[in-house]
Amino acid sequence: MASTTLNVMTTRDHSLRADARRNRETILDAASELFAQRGDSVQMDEIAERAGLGVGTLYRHFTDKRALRAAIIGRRFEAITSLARTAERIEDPWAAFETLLYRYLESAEPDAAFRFALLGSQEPDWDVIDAEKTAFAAIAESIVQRAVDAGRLRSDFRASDFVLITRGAMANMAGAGDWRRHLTLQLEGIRAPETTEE
Amino acid sequence: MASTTLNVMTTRDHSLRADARRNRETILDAASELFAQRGDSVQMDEIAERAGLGVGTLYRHFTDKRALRAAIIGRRFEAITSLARTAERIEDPWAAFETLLYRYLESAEPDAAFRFALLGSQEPDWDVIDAEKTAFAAIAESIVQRAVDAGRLRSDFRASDFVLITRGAMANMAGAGDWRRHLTLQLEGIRAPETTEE
DNA sequence: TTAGATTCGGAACCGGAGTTCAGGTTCATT
DNA sequence: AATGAACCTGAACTCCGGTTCCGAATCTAA
Repeated sequence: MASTTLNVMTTRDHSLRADARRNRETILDAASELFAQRGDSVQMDEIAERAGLGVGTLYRHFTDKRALRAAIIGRRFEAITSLARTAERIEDPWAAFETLLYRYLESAEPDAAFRFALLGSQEPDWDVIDAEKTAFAAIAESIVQRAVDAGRLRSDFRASDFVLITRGAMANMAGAGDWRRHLTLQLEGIRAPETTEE
Repeated sequence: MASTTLNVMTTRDHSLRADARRNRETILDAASELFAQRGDSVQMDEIAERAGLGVGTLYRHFTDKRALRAAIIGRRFEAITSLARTAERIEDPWAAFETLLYRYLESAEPDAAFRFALLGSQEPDWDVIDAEKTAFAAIAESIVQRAVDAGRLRSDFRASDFVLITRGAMANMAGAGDWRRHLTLQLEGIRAPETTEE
């Protein structure tokens, strides 16, 4: 029946009309910024306005508010995964670990939506995110393991502890909390004994 | 003009009709339980039902949903302050500190509303709470100071660090997070050097 | 250039949750 | 026991924000 175009509908592909593809990006950008600043409390209308589009258009590209948020958080996760890959390439095990930790937290700092998603106040579309999350977890796991094997992290340090530390720091990003200070304290409790260095 | 009763209206006083006073408590109890379980997402109707009263009655006793929540969180704060006073009486500085930490977190664990209030996702009526909060802070401050002076806490430990630790642990109370493990790790990073004990 | 499909716009719609209010009911005083 | 004030009830109201929907605008293929 379809004699002309017969392209597959990859979720975010190129089979969109030029303007549609452009608008999709615009929406994503606008939403990213707003969600980052104020978390889930932003309204669809605001996003539309900021993007210079009508609300209807948002719904043409994303079925839901949830879907939109999920798309954005997924995006952030991709960034974080790639960041983890970079950290993985650092030779020194401790440096790799510390870098991962800082880069991870630094990218979470300006993104309220992302933080809320991880701190679990709300439950986004985990399904959509779980994939990315798993990818990240694998890399983090390997970096952690390397630091443990090298005797830089206390031997009983598990990957799940990375989450504990991380969530702890993020909880101190709002308001007056000084998460860097907090992280410093935590690192002290995590390092392997023996080596007493600054 | 008023020949009969001329009693002052102390906020939560005894100038209420017997049933009213009773109902007020019922409401507070019902709300406490529900807010604790599900945070701010509980609805006024639910609270009313659980209390076996009409919604209107809730509004007779509390102007707002916020006011109701604030009253409850305030209550929890009172409990915590008294708990702190108890910890203060412990002679050993470190034991006092550790006890404060554990008792504090243990009482936060089952109370989602309280945790959310402290983690700042939402802003309750701080005014109402600030008072209690300050009282608690004073006591905590003294306990911390004592532990530092006794050389059990790292010398640069400030009272604000108590908040960091505390918020960190609370962030790991939801879902699968193991806050006790997290606290253990944190304590390791907080203890004064020297003493290398298990 | 034109047709037709795709996309956009944004007022209207809708459901949910907090809040009100016009009676009925209960308590406390005389 | 009676009276009036204090209190309670819950259906109805209001507001708010996500979602829908269809005519208008835009793009692309022929």
